[in-house]
This record gives sequence, structure tokens and C-alpha cells, in this order.
Amino acid sequence: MKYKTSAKGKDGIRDIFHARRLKCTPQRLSVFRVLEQSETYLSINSIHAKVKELLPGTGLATVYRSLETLIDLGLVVKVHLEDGCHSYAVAPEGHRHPIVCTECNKVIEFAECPLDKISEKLSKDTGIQIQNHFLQLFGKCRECGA
Amino acid sequence: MKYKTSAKGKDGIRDIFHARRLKCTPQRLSVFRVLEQSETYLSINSIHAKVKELLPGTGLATVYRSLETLIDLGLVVKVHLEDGCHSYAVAPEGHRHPIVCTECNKVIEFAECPLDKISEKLSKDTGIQIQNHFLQLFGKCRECGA
DNA sequence: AATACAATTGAGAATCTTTCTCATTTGACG
DNA sequence: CGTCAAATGAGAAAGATTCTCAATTGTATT
Repeated sequence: MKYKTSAKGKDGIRDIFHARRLKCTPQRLSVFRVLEQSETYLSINSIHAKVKELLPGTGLATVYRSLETLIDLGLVVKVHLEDGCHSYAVAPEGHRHPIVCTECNKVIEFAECPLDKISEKLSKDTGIQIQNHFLQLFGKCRECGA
Repeated sequence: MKYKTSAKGKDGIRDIFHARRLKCTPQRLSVFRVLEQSETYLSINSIHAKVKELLPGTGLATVYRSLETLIDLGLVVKVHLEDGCHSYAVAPEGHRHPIVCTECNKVIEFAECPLDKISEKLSKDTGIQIQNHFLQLFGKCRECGA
């Protein structure tokens, strides 16, 4: 039931970049690697710290820019945390939503999206064409005690 | 189909504050009034501007603090916008979720929560007790062209 | 109504997050 | 290998939010 990380090979990503005429830079790759190797959502600062281990000298602005690019490519997703900060993770396969542990902020799992069917009904009920939605679920992971 | 603002009378709020041993200050009341009189979510700066019309000299920090208090009391809700900024509105009756216009950021309406029933099923499927969720829907309002 | 006290406020400093600028570097491609 | 636009690093800048602290003000009590 565990979600699969997208596990794009180096060439997979390279192709994705090239298809969009974006350069395949070590900084961008590192940012993606770091997220791929984490099982939780990471804050900008954690990402920056980990990227600098792989690629010393990488600037914070570049991390921001890389994340923006990766989100744009659909490779990464961004969550809004309650405190107003943001965190990032590799995008899950398909249309799913994170279940975040209320204790440790770890992403426990991604849930199949229950809204696809509902959106249609909602659109009818409200008369508004629902274009999109943002959903996060919260629960408690095993480590933090059910 | 329009959502109802909670329309708490002056005394209703006063009682809510007192029950929690919070002072019923003109600043807090003004912040709430401003939100009550708006049909859209408002940014901090709009709220601050409008509060100053009612109560010149009100500081920005106080607006932040009042909102925090009101959210804590369940009288106000906060939305996360895509750009990372936040907006605030009077909490709707019952458990509902905002539909935000993708063009003008106005909250068009609140939708009945479709997750109550689903959460249970989700908990069974995943084995994780879902405690909570955060949901926002996006569509386009009439003014911005369906 | 006057008093006392803790809660709240205003102002500005401080912090944190994110974006921007610009000179320099570097992928991609011929 | 040379070219050139795209990307980067560093630091400034802009915004959002929180903090500090002295002054003020609700509230409960007299």
C-alpha cells in the first residue's frame, strides 16, 4: 500500500528537461535526488542543506528556482503546512493526496483521490465548474502512536 | 445556495470571549466585523486597512493577533493561496470548504464537505485513522467568466 | 465610581521566507 | 571548440510574520 516514488532514472529526467528545453543541471538533479531519497516532505532549508552535501556552494535561490521548475514539470509537489511554511516532495504516481502525520509531519502515505467523482456532482450542485482542488489528510503514523 | 455568515450579535461574541477569559476589545471586534461584512476572503493588508477605517491607529501586529485569536475560537478560517499568502474569512456554519476563484481569488462559495463519509472508508483502506483534512476547491466565478 | 491587575495594544525592531538583480558560469548544440 | 541563451551564486530587496517592551485598557472587585 506504500506509495511508489517515481524513481525516474537519470536519463528519464534528462529527457523530461530536454523536452521542455530546460538545462539538465547538477543543481536541479541534486534537488530532485534529495527529495527522492527522503520519505517525508522536506522544508526548503532541509533541502538546501542536503543539496549542499552533494553539491557544496549551491545557493538557496537556486533551490527555490529548481523546485519551481520541478513543480512545473509535475515531478514535485508542494504542501502548505499549518504554520504557513511550505514543504516539498516527489510527486506520487497518478492523482493522489498526502496523508501527513500530525505529530512528526512525515508523509505516511498518499491516498487515492476521492474527489474526481465528487467534483462533477459538486459542479452540478453549485453551478460552478470545479477546475482543481487542494487536499491534504492528517492522521497519526505508527511511530507516533495510533 | 449562498453560505450564511454566522451573524453573531455583539453579545454573542462578547460571551464567546468571556467564556475563554479573553478581553472583548474594539480591535478584535473590528477585525471580526470587517470579515463579516466582506463576501470574499481578505488578505491581512485589506483587513488592516478596513480595520483602520473603523479604528484608526490599530497596529498590524494587533490584526495578526486578533486573527489568531478568532481562528482559535473557531470564528474565522484561514486559506492558503497558491502564492503562499494567506487570507481570512468568517468561518462558515458547519463543516464546509471554500471554492476559490482561480482568477480573482474571491471565495465564491463554501461546499458541503464530501469527506466525512469518505474518511471512514479511507481509514479502513489505509489502516490510518484520519483525524483531519484540509480541502480547498478552485473554480471560476461568474465575473471572471465561466 | 474608583482601584488593581493581568491581558492587550502600538510601534518598531527582528526574523523568516521568498523574490529579484546582475555579473559570471555553464549546458546544449552546431 | 565556440557560441549563446539559460542557469547560477551572492547578496540585496521585498514581504510576511513574530517579538519586545513600555503604555494602555478591559474586567473583576471593591
